[in-house]
Amino acid sequence: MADKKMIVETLFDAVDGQLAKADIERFIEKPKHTHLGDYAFPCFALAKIFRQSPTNIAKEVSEKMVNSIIEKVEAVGGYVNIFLKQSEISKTVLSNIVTFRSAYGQQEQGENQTITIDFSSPNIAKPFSMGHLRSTVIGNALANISEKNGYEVVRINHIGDWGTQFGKLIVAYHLWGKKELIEQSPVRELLKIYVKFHDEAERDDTLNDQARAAFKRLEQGDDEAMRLWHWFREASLKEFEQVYALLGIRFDSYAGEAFYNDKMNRIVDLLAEKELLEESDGAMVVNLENMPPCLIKKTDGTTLYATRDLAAALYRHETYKSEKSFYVVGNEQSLHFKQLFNVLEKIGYEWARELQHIPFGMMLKDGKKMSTRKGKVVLLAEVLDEAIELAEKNIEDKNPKLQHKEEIAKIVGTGAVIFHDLKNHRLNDIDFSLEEMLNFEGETGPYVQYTYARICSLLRKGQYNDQECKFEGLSEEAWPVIITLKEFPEVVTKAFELADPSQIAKHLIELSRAFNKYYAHTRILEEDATMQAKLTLCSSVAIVLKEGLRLLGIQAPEEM
RNA sequence: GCGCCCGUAGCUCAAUUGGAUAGAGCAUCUGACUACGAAUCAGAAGGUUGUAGGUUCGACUCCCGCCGGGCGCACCA
Repeated sequence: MADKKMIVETLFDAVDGQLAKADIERFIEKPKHTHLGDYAFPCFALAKIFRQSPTNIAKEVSEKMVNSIIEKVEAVGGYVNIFLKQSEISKTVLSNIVTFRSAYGQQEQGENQTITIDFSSPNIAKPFSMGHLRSTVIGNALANISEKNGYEVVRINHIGDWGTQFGKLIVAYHLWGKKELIEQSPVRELLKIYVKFHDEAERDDTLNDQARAAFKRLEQGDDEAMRLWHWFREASLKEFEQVYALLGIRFDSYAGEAFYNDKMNRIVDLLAEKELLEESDGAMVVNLENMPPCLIKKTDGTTLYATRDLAAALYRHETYKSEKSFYVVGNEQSLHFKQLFNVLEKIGYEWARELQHIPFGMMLKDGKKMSTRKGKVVLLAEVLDEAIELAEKNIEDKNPKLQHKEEIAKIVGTGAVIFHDLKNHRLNDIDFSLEEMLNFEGETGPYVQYTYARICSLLRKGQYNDQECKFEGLSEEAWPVIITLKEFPEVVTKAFELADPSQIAKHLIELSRAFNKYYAHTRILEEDATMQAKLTLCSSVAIVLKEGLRLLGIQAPEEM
């Protein structure tokens, strides 16, 4: 990054200050091909100012470019192509990584600021499906990335433990529930009766009325309803915990929807006081401009999702004093969040502008949405099990002498699943394909992990000691690796600004690819003058790969 | 019907936010373990960026019209 600043300065002088430094920085780009240099400056925008052809300008500018970190400058068709002094840059990049280690790329931008991230948020009594995986891993990655950018992060699991669905569940339990079966396998059994409820309700609409009535009893604190609610909740949470443990995810708060049950009156009163609350067909709503009204209370007086989210937003703002809030929730709820934020702004809360919905695409099955109600879901736990099993098989195949096989298989299997979810932009829909998810070759988590493991092996065999790092004498072939290492801090910033973990994932692929290429062409363990420098390079790559994977919520095994 | 999102190689996706010859992986074909881990590397093949126009030095990217797909549109979350 410091080198870019220097380039900006030299360019600024070279164009006689005719262009603001900020603009120069904006124009500078990374050439598409390595033979075109490390930085490029397009001169087209200058053509009007200097009343000359871009080609001429490029030529003149390039002749004036002198800087201690610049090796050479070439003018090619309107571009000023800048080649950095590889030895200088290598030295600064590698020594940076070696001194800061996992803190390499740490940003200060968010210091002394708190950000709450609402993610995962599964529904009680529904299975933890592949759909929930997306919110869980994206949210977790964003939490890590936010911390890397200096923010204090509060991880909130806004459990779906309230609402009419519980009414349905209570009714379904009374009709078909078997205590012993639920105790044995709560989520599966509750799902079964939940699906059955929807089947039956299609024929018999009175079931829905009963469900609403049951939820009303629950909301009023009816003993029996509360007991069932408590039971279902605890049993489900216990199962979810297993998945979180496997994924290595923790939360600071499990305050779900029910938690806000006694905090909603305040917001409803406030809305009434501000005269925002209006009656419509027996329900209470807040009317909004350019979008449908936000429903606050149903005709029977019970609350909705939005009511609880309003209460939650207020509570979080007061409890955590957060500067920003992310809601990692599916694309299909965009309207809900637009309404939510709008209502808060109408109340007059300026902080509502710092609330941000982070939407993501759906997990599809055969091009269609998966539906819990129809029982068409793929269970996350099952997919993870299969991934781990496959990893185990691979280990047995390729590295049978490995110690702690089960442990490593878990790391590799879950790594594959998590990476597969994060490597593409979050807004893309994912058509569920077990085959693709369990692929361990190419642009995958295991590919990155493998690269890491192989480096660890080199460092062991070379008896690398990080007290003796050297930075000189690396060949030209190491350059693409160095450049990629150099970019990591910028990628960390970008990933946060775009709230896009795939930036990290893509960068790790790029780094792995660059290193594997280097590895295939350069003999590293050769007792010569450059071996320590080569091992320092290896170690630096390992540090960045491990840290990058950590940001994504994936572990890096030293052997696999 | 209205609103939001998407359309790039057979498949899954990139493309420095308007820049150079549109790049990767999977699948297919070919080559490389008597060198540090072949979950790897090297190579071949694969494209009128859905389509008609517009904006400008320059468009996969921005604007408009179609075509195709997805999601949402009050008592679910």
